[in-house]
Amino acid sequence: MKKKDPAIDRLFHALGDPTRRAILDRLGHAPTSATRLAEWLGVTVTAVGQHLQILEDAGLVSTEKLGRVRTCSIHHAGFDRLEQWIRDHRTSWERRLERLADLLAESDKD
Amino acid sequence: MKKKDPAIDRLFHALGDPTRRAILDRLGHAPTSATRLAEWLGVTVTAVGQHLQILEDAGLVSTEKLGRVRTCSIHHAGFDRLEQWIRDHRTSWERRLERLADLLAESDKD
DNA sequence: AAAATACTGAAGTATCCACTTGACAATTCT
DNA sequence: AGAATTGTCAAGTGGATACTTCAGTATTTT
Repeated sequence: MKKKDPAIDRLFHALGDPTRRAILDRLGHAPTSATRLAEWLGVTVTAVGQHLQILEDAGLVSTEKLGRVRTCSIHHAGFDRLEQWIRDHRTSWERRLERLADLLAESDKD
Repeated sequence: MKKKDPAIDRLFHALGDPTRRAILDRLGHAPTSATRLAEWLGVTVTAVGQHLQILEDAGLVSTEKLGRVRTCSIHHAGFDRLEQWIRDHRTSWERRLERLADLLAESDKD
């Protein structure tokens, strides 16, 4: 039953947390450092680091360390994958609705 | 900082679990009863009931009880909201990229 | 009416996960 | 060089959560 897709797992798990979505909101506006994110969110830098790891693994954020400061920005890949997932599932039930419509049309003939 | 949106919270939380996404996969193919889902997933009917509650609250699934059997099917609202969320965030960072491009073009003039 | 089916509700458990603290490493500032 | 800044690592804690079992209700079947 389980066609396990670790990438999708990581993606949805990453998006499942409000704090991480808040980070995405912020980064969508402009790239920032981990410390700034921490101050803004009201949590420790350590916590932010952990979130960033997860977001990066999910392909939603990319980070680069210059000197001692790690700058984070939005990354496309994750959003693309998410959009693809929706498209797949949407077409899935849309096809089902079509079949249903066909069946109804069929039964009208009786 | 927190512009809390409970609907989005519920939505992403619902999608964050692999079992619940498996349920969506299955329902995308065809509507089913709770018991069938439980057999297919290899968990208790109780567990399925709990998942269904969450999926329903998120607007991803709708259920209807006829007699003693509860039939579940995909519901559009959740997917629509999800798609809207992506659109919002995509335009957000796309606008940023435009500004960045403008800045680069600007600095070329120096 | 009795037995089987399909689900619901309460309560417990075990695991996961977001967050912390405290110690450390690396870089920049004075 | 010394102090401040920025981030990383290891380990621990509390609360959420995905399950379970057990007991019960409503519906269908025989």
